[in-house]
Amino acid sequence: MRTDQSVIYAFHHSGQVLEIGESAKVRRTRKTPEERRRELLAAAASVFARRGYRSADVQEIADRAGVGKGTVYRYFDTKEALFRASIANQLDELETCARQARDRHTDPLERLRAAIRAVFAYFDGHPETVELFIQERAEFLHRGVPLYFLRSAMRHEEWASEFRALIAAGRMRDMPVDALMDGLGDLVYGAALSSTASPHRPCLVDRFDQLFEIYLHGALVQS
Amino acid sequence: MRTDQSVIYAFHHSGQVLEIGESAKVRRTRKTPEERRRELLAAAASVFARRGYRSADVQEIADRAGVGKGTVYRYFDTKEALFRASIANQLDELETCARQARDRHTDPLERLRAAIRAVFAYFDGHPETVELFIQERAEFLHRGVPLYFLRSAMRHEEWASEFRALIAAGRMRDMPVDALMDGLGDLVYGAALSSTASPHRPCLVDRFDQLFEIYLHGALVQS
Amino acid sequence: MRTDQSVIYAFHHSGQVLEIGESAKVRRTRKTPEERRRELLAAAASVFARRGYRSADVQEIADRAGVGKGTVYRYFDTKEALFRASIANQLDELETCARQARDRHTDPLERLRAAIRAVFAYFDGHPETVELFIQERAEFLHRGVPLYFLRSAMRHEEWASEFRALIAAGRMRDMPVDALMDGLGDLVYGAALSSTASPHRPCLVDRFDQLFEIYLHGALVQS
Amino acid sequence: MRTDQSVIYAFHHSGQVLEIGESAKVRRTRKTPEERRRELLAAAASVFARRGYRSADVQEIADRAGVGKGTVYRYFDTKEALFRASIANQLDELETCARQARDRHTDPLERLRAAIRAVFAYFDGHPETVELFIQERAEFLHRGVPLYFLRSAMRHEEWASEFRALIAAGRMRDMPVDALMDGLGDLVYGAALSSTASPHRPCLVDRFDQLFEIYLHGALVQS
DNA sequence: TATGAATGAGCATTCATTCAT
DNA sequence: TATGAATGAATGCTCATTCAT
Repeated sequence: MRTDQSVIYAFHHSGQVLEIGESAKVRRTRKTPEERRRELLAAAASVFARRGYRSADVQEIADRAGVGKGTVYRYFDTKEALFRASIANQLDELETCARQARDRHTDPLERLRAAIRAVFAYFDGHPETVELFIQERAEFLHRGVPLYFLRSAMRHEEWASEFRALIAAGRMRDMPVDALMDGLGDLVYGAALSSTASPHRPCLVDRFDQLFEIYLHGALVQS
Repeated sequence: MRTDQSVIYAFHHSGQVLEIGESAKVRRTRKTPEERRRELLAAAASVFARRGYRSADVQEIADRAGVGKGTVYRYFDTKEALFRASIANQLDELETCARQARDRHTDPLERLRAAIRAVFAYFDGHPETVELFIQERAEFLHRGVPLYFLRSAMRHEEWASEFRALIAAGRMRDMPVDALMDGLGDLVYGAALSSTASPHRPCLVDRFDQLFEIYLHGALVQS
Repeated sequence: MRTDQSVIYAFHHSGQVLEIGESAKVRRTRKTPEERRRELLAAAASVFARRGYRSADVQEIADRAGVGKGTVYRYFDTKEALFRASIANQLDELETCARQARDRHTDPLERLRAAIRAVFAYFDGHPETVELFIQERAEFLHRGVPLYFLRSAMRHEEWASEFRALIAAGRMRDMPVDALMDGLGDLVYGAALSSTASPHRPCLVDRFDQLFEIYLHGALVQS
Repeated sequence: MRTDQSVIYAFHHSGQVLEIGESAKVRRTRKTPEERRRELLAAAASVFARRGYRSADVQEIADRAGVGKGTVYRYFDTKEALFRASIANQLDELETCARQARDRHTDPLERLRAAIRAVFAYFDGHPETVELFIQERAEFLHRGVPLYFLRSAMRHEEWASEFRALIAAGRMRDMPVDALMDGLGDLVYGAALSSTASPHRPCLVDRFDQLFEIYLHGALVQS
């Protein structure tokens, strides 16, 4: 019987000004599909991150996006599709962010450092993104490779060439590129997932220098 | 009225031989609480890992353990309690395993290497354990620090002394112990969680040498 | 999969005519909230009265109201809320009925007589109302004063003035008003509850004259 | 997993003294079946009254009686049979109590007054008896006439003769005996059931004189 | 197109009853 | 005989999805 909540959300949604005396109902809004889609994805990311995929209520997402429940299903076939689109959206942003940071540099090692640092900063600024990755990993393993890993694979060549350049320049050790990349990938993934798990851990960027330092030079004293 | 499945499980439970034409109802069995508990935890771990915490049906756990659903609730107050007990059980095993491997060595670095290697081997042999950790991370964050991280914190001192010994011996770099430990922890956690995510990745022990090598000596050519 | 019953209820819902061979699935109907609410309360009263509060299955109420189970929960938060709303609804009707009968008279004694008679008649015509009162008394005592008695207390002043008028007129004995009212209340309550308990007892209105006569003039010969 | 409670109840049950060092387990007791039966009925009455028939847990009854659950079923076939036996037991006591009070008098009116007064006093002293009657009325109507009413009918002749004597003596009005008896019966039943419903009502014996006075002489001023 | 009322499969938990010990 | 571990039918409630308006 949730009929009364529309009032509460009326101002949440879209900052519409209601005329005096007008019933407290959101004016039928006409927005471009793209705009709607973006709002839905944002609402979904927030709710999925906060509640977890299973507990997230599509109704809450609809409320938060300021649309009816039916509209959600007009844009996304299922809750799962909405979730995946959310993830994909976050991954787009994350990749863009990393690439922009990288491309501000020319030195291969600085390119790598800048990219990883940007990823850490992104995670710090968007903790819900991390939650989304965990949720995907937890819920959708049996339905195929999670997008996080799929995208990782798609980026492989793009980054592998960076590593190869470093090896060719004699700066990085001559190990299999995959080993070097996966090692860094695991470190980043592990750091991200554990960052939000313990409440007292410092933010990721603050740990970045030490982590990257270990990755580059190791934990042991150089012999 | 789930009577049809009893045939399937008739041999699961207790090796009782049913005569032909006899009603396929499995005889009620009595076991020691410890045995029952162990069987329930094993069944729970398997089902939780396969379906995920939310999708796991207590009935399926009961079936798999060869007991009625009520018996599950006789041993564990709620589904959540059963899940947590499963996790705790796996963590016990994992820690025992790591300690045993460690204590076969005296050299601090070998102790560390052996422990991490044992953890990797354990994860390879018990992929459902990894799933359980992810499920816990995904579902129970809002209800307090997951047991995986809680236990990590409890083990902290035990392992910190190992790291301190390595630093004191001039073998490990003089960085904050937490940085060294967390770096390794993140690497292990990340490797474990991603190991079951991509189907084509080699098993963890096969990657161990390279990963640990990177952790110890870094990715860069020593300058 | 309760599909078999839909045939039975197909005509209940909305008079839709199903073609021969057509799937017996009843079309989804939309009604005004008031109408739905009324239908649900009627169905609930009937089922609660027949089965008792605890044994009543919300599914059966939904079936009888020609809606899905979820719709029941759309209108009432819990089974208990539905039950209480049922009771309140019946009490509303009962009170209206008694007041209307009372207000057709001016003489205070006739007003009282007419009201009680109307209550008896209502109970005869709505035996499920009596059951509801008993169920409430039996199940909800520990959760506060049952609505039946709460409403009784709320009506107190309204009726106390009638009794005071009778005493002031020298017609009713100068006893504490509460004693007179509670005596009548107990008689009515006892008569109602026992009326449906023994199958061979005459209906309440048929007993009314004698009961009210005893209440007014007593069982003894006047001295 | 209620294994630990036996300690708590060990002293409840039977005041057994546990030897020092002896495991805190109730010594296997050997009691006469009659004794057991009585204890079970007492425990049942208490629990049924407190929780209501449906919510009452047979386990709690067993605990309170200091026996295993299985033993309850050794004495009574079903929960319902136990409940009925409880009721019957209470009715026996109540009837005995009323008869004893009655038989201390010879004057028919005093006999009646004493009996009803004794019933009121019994209800005041045994509020759980009243609850039991309500529970029976609420739960078992559809399975036949409740014992309360059945016993009432069985006592009919015994009391009808008292009323007839009063009429023959010209003291009671020449109305159908059933009307006089049922009127009193309804008054008593109604008073009993409502007595425990409103927390602020005085006890029944305190109301007895006024109620019986109304029954005998009516609410109106004698004309 | 947008809505939100309606739907019903799904699932955790309880507890009367049984039965192996 | 006495026990309490084991059982599984029963049921309130949720929420993704549909569809009448």
